[in-house]
Amino acid sequence: MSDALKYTDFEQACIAQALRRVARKVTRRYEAALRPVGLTMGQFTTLAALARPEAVPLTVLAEQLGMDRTTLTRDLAPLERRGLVASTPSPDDGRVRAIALTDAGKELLSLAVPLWYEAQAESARLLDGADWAPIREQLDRLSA
Amino acid sequence: MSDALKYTDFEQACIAQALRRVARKVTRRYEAALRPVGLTMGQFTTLAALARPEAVPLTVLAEQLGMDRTTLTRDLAPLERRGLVASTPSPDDGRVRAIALTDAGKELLSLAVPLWYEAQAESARLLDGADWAPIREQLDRLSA
DNA sequence: GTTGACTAAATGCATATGCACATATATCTG
DNA sequence: CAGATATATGTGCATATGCATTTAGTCAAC
Repeated sequence: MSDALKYTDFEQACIAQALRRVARKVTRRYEAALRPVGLTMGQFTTLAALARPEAVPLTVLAEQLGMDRTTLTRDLAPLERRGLVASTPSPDDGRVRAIALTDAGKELLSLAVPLWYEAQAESARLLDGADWAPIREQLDRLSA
Repeated sequence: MSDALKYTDFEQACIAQALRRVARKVTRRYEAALRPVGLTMGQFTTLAALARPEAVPLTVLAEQLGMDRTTLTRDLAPLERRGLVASTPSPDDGRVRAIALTDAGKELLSLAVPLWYEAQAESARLLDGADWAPIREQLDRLSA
């Protein structure tokens, strides 16, 4: 195995692996905090993205969340089933499905935000003085 | 919606959302590169982690990959089906399932590494001079 | 040796992820 | 307006993720 990439080298080097790993671990922390409201991190993020006056077309929402359109289609299903979001065809364009929070969705989101904040504060604490903003700026370059 | 967290604020602030988003996007780039060998990023990472002389117990491997034990159990299934990894009960302890690369697995990994490296180099390029090591160090604190 | 605590792994369930493909609506061109 | 083209969404498929629970093997205490 002399010419093979050693795992310790790969593990240290691979940007994707590091990001996936930390994303999994951090997700678990946030979801533990969100447990009382029974929301996954993806669901919470989706509700938060819908906290605006106007309904949002599916494709626009997916783009803003940085996820595949078809993934969002399915992620919305449990939220609709719980009555937290609702979608209506756009009057302008019959193809477009516009998504919005229901009153129950707004209500639950307001309960969820303080729980989210606990996990967020804990994460900031773990950064031990390092500012998140510049780290995030670097990471965002990888999203090109 | 005056007392609600505005999405622009949340989106900028939320560490989990930023990590999940960039992990998704970066994963897509690496998986596009790995397409010729038909490996997902998780599968490639698993093979790379097994590039060592001894077979590795499932729990140890899961710990090193930073994922849930039960997730790894299922992630191994397609790799075993393709004959890239094989598992044998440990002679010392009948409960332990020790995982190792097959010859086909070593072969495919050696084909995959150069493809991985393309995506890795592209990611490094996107960082535009910024060093990955210190960013990674900050991120690793979040994995506590 | 049998019981009981402990540990390794698998399974049931629900959700998440995205590519390839299919469908429906809109728009443009002649 | 008919036909071609483009766009918004949904579906089929395969894989990924982890919690709660179950199953099975180990080991210590007696």
